[in-house]
Amino acid sequence: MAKKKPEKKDLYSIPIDDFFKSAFSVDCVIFGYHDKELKVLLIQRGASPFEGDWALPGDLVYPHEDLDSAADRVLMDLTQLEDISMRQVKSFGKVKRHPLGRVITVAYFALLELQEISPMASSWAKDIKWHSVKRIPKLAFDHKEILTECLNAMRSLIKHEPIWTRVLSKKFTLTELQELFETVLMKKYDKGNFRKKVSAMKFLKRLQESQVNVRHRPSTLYKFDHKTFVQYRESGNVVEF
Amino acid sequence: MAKKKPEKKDLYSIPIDDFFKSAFSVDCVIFGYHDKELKVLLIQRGASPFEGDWALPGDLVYPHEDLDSAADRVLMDLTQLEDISMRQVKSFGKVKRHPLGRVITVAYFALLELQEISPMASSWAKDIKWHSVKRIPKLAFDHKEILTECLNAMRSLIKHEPIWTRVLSKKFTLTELQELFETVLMKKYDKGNFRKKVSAMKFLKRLQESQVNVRHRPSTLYKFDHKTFVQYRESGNVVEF
DNA sequence: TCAAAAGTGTTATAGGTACACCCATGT
DNA sequence: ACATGGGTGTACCTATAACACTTTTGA
Repeated sequence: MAKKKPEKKDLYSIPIDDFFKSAFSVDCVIFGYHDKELKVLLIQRGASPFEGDWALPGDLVYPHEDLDSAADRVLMDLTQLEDISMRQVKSFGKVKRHPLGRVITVAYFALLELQEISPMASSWAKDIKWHSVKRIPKLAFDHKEILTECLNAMRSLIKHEPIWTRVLSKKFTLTELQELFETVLMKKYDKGNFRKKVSAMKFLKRLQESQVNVRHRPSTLYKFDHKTFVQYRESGNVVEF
Repeated sequence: MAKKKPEKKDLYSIPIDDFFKSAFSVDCVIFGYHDKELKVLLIQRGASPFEGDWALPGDLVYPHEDLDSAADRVLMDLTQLEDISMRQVKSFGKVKRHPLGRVITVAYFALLELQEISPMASSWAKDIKWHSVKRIPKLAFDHKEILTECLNAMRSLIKHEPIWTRVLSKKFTLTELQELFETVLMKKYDKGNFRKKVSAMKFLKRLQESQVNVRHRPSTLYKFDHKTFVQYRESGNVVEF
């Protein structure tokens, strides 16, 4: 409940005392997919508050750093991946969400191929681990809520935007693609219908190559063509998986 | 580009100097609909920076105020409407977006019936006016970008969420509903098909009343039933206009 | 009886769902 | 030859789009 508002002030006349305890941070929900499993990267806090608890990786935004850059930096520190942009989801700004002061946080997510994380990337954390989204431990702060919202946002977005291209190898089979969507969206697709729909997407290029050394009929490989994708949408097509 | 990051620090050990010039604000995109016109409420700034320019109404978030409450407060100050929640869209945090210091802003929108705004509600603004979304003047800060993003977000949301219920009278005709969607989404609906689709939405209750004193066949009135709407969706139905 | 907008019905097409069946490979 | 997953085809059903037509009111 806001109390009766004080006189309006311009930014430069606001008493600094009112804000000196406030800051903004980014929190990153880094999803990793591999072999029909969706995981999320969590750190175990090495310092107060919530020492020992699991939490989303995040950091304060530095004074001369863009908001989006801060999220990308956190991702970089953890994964060494330089060329990925995190997606902003929403901001969380309850007064009491951080016990040590006023911190508004902006939540971001990315979806990656699951891989080993170099442990030294986080000297400020006791531990860092992939956790299945089906078994999330108790989290520090309001990070459970943040994770839930980011998971929902990612699930909505993946149907329409190619945020999944990082997850599969450059060349992939349609079954791998189907399994990815089945895992992330927690639903089953009919094989024939999925293939029919996906074949109509011009930006999924069928290659001349096939799998080798599999003990069943080898599957044709496909790749995602970004240029065609852009054209496809500029022509007014909507993508929906 | 973030420079090489300094040693990680916990919140309480961060030098206050680094942050004393930073603050967070909310900016509100208040859409008003009336008679096939979509407008947005803008203020003319009465103080530096950008004095004289048009801008989105907004304010800094007070230290003991939730983020969402701040947006609702700004709306309240301008419109006297107490029972409306603004919808968060996204945050804007480029380093240079505010000339007087580091200010990260969180954008919100609401969609209302267009009405007269009491002018004294904004002593800090020279002027306050509804502007057609088709004729937006040059705006201060990055408010043009914020407005565009909020307009897109509102257009996406209105197809699936009943954010339009405030816009029409409690009792409305299907033609009024159709015109609202045609205006906001800038597209035409076929009358017959629109009515067929909308009649399948159980939460739109047909009343026994009709229009009176119209020089054509009087239209049946409908109302939106929130309780039925909730049930409708809990049963797994998706709403799409 | 006319204008204006409400309201209904008909048909064609596209897209989705369910399901059956054949194909190519390694063992 | 058979197990395993790849790959294709068909029949049905539902949602949408385009369009024509009838109805009810005030003037």
